[in-house]
Amino acid sequence: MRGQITKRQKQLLEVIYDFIKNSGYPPTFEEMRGNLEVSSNQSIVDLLQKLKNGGYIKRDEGARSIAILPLGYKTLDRPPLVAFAGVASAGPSIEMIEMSGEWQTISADVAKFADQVSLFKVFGDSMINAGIDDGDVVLVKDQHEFVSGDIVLARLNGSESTVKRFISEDKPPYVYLKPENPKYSLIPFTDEMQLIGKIISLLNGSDWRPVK
Amino acid sequence: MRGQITKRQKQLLEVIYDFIKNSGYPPTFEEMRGNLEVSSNQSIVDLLQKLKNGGYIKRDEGARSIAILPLGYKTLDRPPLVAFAGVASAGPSIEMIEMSGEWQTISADVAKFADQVSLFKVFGDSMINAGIDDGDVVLVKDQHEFVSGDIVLARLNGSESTVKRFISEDKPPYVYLKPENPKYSLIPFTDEMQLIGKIISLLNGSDWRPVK
DNA sequence: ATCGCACCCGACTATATAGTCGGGTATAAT
DNA sequence: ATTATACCCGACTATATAGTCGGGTGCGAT
Repeated sequence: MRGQITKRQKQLLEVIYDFIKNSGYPPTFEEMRGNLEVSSNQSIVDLLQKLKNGGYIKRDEGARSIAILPLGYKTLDRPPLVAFAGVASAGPSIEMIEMSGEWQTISADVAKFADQVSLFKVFGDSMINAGIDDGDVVLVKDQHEFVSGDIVLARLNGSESTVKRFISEDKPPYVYLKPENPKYSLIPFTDEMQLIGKIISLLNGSDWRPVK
Repeated sequence: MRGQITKRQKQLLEVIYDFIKNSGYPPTFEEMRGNLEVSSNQSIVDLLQKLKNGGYIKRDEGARSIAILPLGYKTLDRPPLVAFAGVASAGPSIEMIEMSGEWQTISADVAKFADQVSLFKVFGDSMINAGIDDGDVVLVKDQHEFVSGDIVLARLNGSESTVKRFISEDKPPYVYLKPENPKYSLIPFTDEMQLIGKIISLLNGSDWRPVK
């Protein structure tokens, strides 16, 4: 049998996982102690050692250098992907290679996504000319940077959000959100507004398709 | 103008981003100093302060408590998604709400994916009965846990990988990979093999569809 | 000219943080 | 009965790490 893990070890693994998810960085011993309701560092040391031996986490020297490995059943270093795109085999088995030029052509704008993605359901008809209909579900990738023309999920204020095309240009109104339906008007970008992510794919009924 | 960021600040942001991506946890001052080729902590303190003010990162008390915020143009806390699924509006603008029962029905197996996803191209016909054809592109979600029946991207050894159905059952051979084509035979799971992720979606030509 | 700003230096300090030490308990297997 | 294993305690130590202090440089704006 593989993947032996006790209840307590699993609890700690979940605590670490949740902590990283919420805060963006790993917990300290103290925080782990608090969550597991133990008072001794030794408990954490023991459990971490087991998790490491089991291949669930990796640890380096220094404070908070815990990372959860991307597997549970059996662990490994990340496979040698190129920009998170690679080649896998559904035949008897073929070696992994770098992505080809052809591949990049197929879906250059989806090939590079990584990190966080989320699904959202869209209501309304303001993006109908971009192929996004009322009730469609979109795949949103959290991003750091946007370019003019991206279709984005934007937050208008604390409680409202919307899907629109993001435009940034040299003439007024410079930066704004543009509906893809002549019925609606532009929304100038204000300090209250925030871009959440880029829409990279679309689920209509049960069909997925890329979004331009 | 918004999103003011100097060259040096951007360099540091990239250093932090890369470090987290590679190691899974944030860098120390020392590591940042090394990457920026400066010798003084003050430089890092200054730059971090600017990045924080600009909304590019968040910082908490304690060692290595840096996290990159999921935006570049203007920053915000993560929107209040429920299990990374929510509701956005493409109409004039509607408030966000929790996901509905109907939504869960639509795509329960895709709704919960988060974290790392990658695209792979599949060669061969061993999964043809599961609807995965030669040349298809699959969306792979890195996972911690797998259940019997999942279609997975598995690594067979250091250089070979494959897409198969993962089976774990009470009778021999207990744990194995199962091709979805009678032409091919089962692959018993060995210590050398590792599960990388679960196939959650499929791009055939330009159509996306979920994978069962 | 001199002010502010972005950025940097080198030595120092405070403390957060991981880890050690020497134990203990409970349970299950041999 | 004895051993092994998982888990735990409380006090202690070593040091990694962030941050301070008191400066300095170069550059563009007023």
